[in-house]
Amino acid sequence: MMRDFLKITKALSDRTRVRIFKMLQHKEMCVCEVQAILGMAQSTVSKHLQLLEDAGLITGAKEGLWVNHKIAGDSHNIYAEPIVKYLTGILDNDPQVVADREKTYTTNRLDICRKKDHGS
Amino acid sequence: MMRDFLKITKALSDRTRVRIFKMLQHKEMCVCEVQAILGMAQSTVSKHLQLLEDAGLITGAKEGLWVNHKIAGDSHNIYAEPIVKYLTGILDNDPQVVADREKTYTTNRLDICRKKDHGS
DNA sequence: TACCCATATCGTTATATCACGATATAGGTA
DNA sequence: TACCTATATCGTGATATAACGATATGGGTA
Repeated sequence: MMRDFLKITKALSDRTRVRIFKMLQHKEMCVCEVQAILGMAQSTVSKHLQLLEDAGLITGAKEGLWVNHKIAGDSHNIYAEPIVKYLTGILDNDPQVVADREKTYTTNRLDICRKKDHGS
Repeated sequence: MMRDFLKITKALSDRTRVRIFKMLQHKEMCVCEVQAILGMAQSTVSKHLQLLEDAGLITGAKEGLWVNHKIAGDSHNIYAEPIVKYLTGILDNDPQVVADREKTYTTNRLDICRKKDHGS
């Protein structure tokens, strides 16, 4: 009951996770794509994605080595659906969200993940 | 934008504040009434109420020495209304929420606040 | 005026959360 | 088989949050 509801509000009480959610609205993405857009460590991004998934807001599906994350259509959390729907209609003009969205359009996992030298 | 949205999700990401919100759904209450039901320190309750108010989820109106807190009807936060509406229809069967609600019906501020010896 | 009481604020401590690098895992590929 | 790569988990340090008691504020009342 309360526990499930709190999972959702906690998941959405962090700026980074809201950014991720809004990104996934426009495109399914693997961890390394999200990582590239956020500019954060892989472990950080992975953890955020798991938290969102645990809250029932997104789902991850394996595709080879990748895990494609997307907005949950049919959530295990009964409180998720209305909130997901609400979130899908707001924040689209937030500067950060806009900037992230632009990047999702030009980000290709093949250009980002399949390179040996991510850094440097 | 994002800031206002996060204020709401952060406000609702704490169990105690959700309990307070659900209580105020059934009755306007002053700080000491909420305090009596939660069994927490007055400063703690006051802070929670301020956080909820700052997020635009509730409002406080002075009435003599008391401040009556209630669910915000017309919020300064554009993201509040749909969430307030959603919250009004859920969690009514949560054990904790039920227990709190029962107490709100039998709690009278005159019995609680106007006594010199709250404690002991 | 002086006092009282409900509430707000301050300062502190314990706990939770976020970010990182390092390492483990597990599936694809040569 | 051995290796590579995307993701998950672990351990740690820095910051944020929740709770408390003590104190300040400010409106009512005698």
